[in-house]
Amino acid sequence: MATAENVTEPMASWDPYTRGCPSRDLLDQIGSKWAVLVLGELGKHGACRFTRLRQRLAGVSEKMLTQTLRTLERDGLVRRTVYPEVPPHVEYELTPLGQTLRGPLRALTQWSVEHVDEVLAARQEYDVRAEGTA
Amino acid sequence: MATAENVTEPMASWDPYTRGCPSRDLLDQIGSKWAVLVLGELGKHGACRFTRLRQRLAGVSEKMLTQTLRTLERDGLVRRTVYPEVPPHVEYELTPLGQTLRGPLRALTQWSVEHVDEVLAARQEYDVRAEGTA
DNA sequence: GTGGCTACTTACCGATGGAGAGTGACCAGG
DNA sequence: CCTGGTCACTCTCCATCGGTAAGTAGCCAC
Repeated sequence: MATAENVTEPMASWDPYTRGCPSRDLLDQIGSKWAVLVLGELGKHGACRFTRLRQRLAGVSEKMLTQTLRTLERDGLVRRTVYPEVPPHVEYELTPLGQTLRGPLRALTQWSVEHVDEVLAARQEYDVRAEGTA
Repeated sequence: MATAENVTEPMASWDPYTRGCPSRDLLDQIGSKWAVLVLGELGKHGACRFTRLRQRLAGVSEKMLTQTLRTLERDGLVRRTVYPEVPPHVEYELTPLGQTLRGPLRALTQWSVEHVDEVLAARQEYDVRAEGTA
């Protein structure tokens, strides 16, 4: 259940349905397109360098990958390790906290893969009906 | 460009790590801030009217709520029922397909609530270190 | 001394999201 | 008869966000 190591007693309960609640913010972050994919990739294959990650997430811009990784690092979900070499060498991997997100994220990713066909069908049907209405 | 309309052929397996894959798109949609909250709310409390939904999701703009609901309806996750009355009366509820998303989404929402404190702490630590570096 | 490697950073620009006012249909009150 | 209120939008304006592409830094091979 709850972690036994809370430094201080947290608020009775955070609620993402409340305006301005940090949990809503966090939910938004971890659910964002690139964050889901980065975390998924690091979860599946372990530590990874910047360029490799960029290749695996076909289509990310360098800017967004950097930005996503920074946010994830700041949130304590990803650890960034710099090896002072030339050319630069940086590795990213999940922290223990990041590991705890693997389950929920995998469930979401799997859902989207498994139900894509149904959704695509629903869209077609919707669009056909919309055309008829228009 | 390639036509995206003959998607009836179910690919061997969709992969969100592939550029332009519909599953990546879908993952993005269902993970978006307002979609998560709308689906969560409809999952918890059942059918709901527009205005009520707007109150529960403290902070949504009407525009975004409308847009989110339309997308969800088009994707076959939410059913929209209009009662031809005055003043207008519209109800939204999860479809069976939408119901299958409850689990994954609840897991994600719960994670964010349960780990907000750790993340907040990590952010503080990161910011302190960053200040020292700067 | 030019190019290449790696991991960024910066500048620019179109797309997206939020705030807030307007719309249409109808009815109750004055 | 005219105003105000209800509900579910819809439209407009502006700020922020995401994508594209070019630039940066340090060192090495050619």
